[in-house]
Amino acid sequence: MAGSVNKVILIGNVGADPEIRRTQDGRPIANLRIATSETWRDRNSGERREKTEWHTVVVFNEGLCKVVEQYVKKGAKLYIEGALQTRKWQDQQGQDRYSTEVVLQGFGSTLTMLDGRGEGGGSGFAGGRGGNAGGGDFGGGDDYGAPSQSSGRSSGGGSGGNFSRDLDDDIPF
Amino acid sequence: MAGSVNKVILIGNVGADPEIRRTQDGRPIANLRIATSETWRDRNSGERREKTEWHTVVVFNEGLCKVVEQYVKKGAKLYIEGALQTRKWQDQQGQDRYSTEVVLQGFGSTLTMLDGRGEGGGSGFAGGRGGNAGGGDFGGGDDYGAPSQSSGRSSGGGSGGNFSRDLDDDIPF
Amino acid sequence: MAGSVNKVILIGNVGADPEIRRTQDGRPIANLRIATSETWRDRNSGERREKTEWHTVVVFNEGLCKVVEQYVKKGAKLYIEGALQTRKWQDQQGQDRYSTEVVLQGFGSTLTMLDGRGEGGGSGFAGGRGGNAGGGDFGGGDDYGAPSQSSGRSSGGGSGGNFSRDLDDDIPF
Amino acid sequence: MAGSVNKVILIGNVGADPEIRRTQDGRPIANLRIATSETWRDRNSGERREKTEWHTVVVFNEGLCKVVEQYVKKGAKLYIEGALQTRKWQDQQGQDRYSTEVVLQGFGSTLTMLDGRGEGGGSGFAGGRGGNAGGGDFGGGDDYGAPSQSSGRSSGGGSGGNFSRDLDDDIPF
DNA sequence: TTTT
DNA sequence: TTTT
Repeated sequence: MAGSVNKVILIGNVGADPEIRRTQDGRPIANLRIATSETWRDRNSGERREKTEWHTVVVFNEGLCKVVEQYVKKGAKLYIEGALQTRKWQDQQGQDRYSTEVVLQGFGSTLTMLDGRGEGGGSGFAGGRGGNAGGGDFGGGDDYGAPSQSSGRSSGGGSGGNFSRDLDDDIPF
Repeated sequence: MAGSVNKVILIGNVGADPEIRRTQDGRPIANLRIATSETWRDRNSGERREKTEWHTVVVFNEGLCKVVEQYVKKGAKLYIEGALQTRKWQDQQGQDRYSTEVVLQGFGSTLTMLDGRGEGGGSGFAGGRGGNAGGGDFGGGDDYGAPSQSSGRSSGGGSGGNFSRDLDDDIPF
Repeated sequence: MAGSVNKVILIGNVGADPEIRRTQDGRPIANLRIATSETWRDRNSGERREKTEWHTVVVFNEGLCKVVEQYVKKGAKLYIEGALQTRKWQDQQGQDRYSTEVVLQGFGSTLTMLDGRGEGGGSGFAGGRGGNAGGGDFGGGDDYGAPSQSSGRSSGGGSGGNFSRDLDDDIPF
Repeated sequence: MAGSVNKVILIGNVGADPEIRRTQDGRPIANLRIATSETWRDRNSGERREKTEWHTVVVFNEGLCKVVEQYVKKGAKLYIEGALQTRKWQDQQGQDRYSTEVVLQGFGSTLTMLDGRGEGGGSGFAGGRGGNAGGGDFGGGDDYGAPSQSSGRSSGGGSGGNFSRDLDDDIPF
């Protein structure tokens, strides 16, 4: 379809340390659970109420996965920009099931750390590193030829190569 | 949680005429299916490929539901701004199931029609109405005290009252 | 024009304590300077470089102005959602000048505090208040009939009334 | 600064055929004027009013410039995702002047055509092409080592190379 | 399961 | 200067 946009923007806290899996050919995939919440005042009781929403975020990009693996911990506050994707799978009874996830893969995907706590003890380092994830404005790309799973969400441009290189040679930034 | 953001931005086409249901107390709820798609060139074959993603959009706001009911038809191109929400339900076997939807309810939710073709043959009418939905920058609000279902996604501000009034007295704008 | 969108999303730090002015009829207007920055690696030298961009943010909404006045201090990290607006004015030579600002006024405008450090030394207070600004998902509205200056950026819906009330009676939340 | 975001999202119409300039070393730069507008109902008179905002959009990316040059005409409806940038310059009196523009350059910049009218006669071609600009989710990159002017808004990742290649060999898509 |  |  011409001219479509599929964008999710989240700012929230990571509910648990990320899980990193690997595909058969060795590419990493990171899974995050991120909580957003909103508060409002009940019109009847006048009480303040809160509702938390949990989001599953899947990072297919290799460079970003490294960032997640090394710096994102339970409790971290993140800015996430990705796309909505619904995946179909079969449960044990063979029934179709669907899961909707926020996917960071193609062009325009971003992950930025918003708190400067990091793993190093408030050195400002974690903040600096967030600066790299965000300031580097990382763009995920699919550099492989035969995408599996949801990797169809590719994009013509964007490589992330530089970012990966950065990660290799100058972490921690 | 302090300082969280939960925002979905979609531009896509409506896959079927919207369904409008009503709650027991008479408030309307509109359901839309919106398709976004992306194209890319396969790195191996060099072929252009396309993948379509379908999104379920639920409109809880009364004013916006009227807009949807009257003007949104199959094929319409929409700009949608809402929030991600995952709803839990039980299937016939009593198993927990989850559905993730883009909800237009609280503050910041928007629906704008992007094509001026409408259903009436380029009358400018559909476009004009899009102008109102967009230009009016409609904000959904929950004006009831005992929200049911997912209406917990309320917000302190936003009324939409003006918009509703507009709809009542001067459609088609 | 039908179906237009004018949206600015910023996450950055406040460069100085906000200025609060008042219109002749007493409504507050807050001015903020917000810095965003990005870093990248120079392709030639391999050096890491950084560029900071400064944004002028103008808050016309009364409730949000109170939030700014009371809680936003130099150094605060904010999430801002507003609209671009270019204002024309005359300099001392009578020449036309233009200033482009990020305006928080109408529907969809948001200001959320992203750091929980606040002005009091990790009291959690600033964070809590951010939770209200964000969680309450405040929507600015123009409740006056004869808008001056850039107040043309009104909107049919959105009142902010509740938010103001909240501010009045239960600060600090 | 760590963890900042600078994002502008516009949907509007192009006010005039784009201007394409070239830098000394031959890279193209496209300038667009885009109008957004909003309508609202005056609270006193009850009249419907409209205000149009004009935005200057500067495209530094070579691939996107080609898209603009070939397909974007006066009146086209575009989706734009870029960053705010304020440029300093001297007027004829030597006074400092500032211009704020929406820049499409680095990672995350996008331009998508939202109408299928194009220059080819409503063949669906323009729509198809929008699909490529959008679906290809073009990401601008700075492939040169010594950025001049505002090219400091670079980014580590993103090349746009594929997109350019696509443009070269298979326009009109 | 986060955060405030 | 666009668009409705």
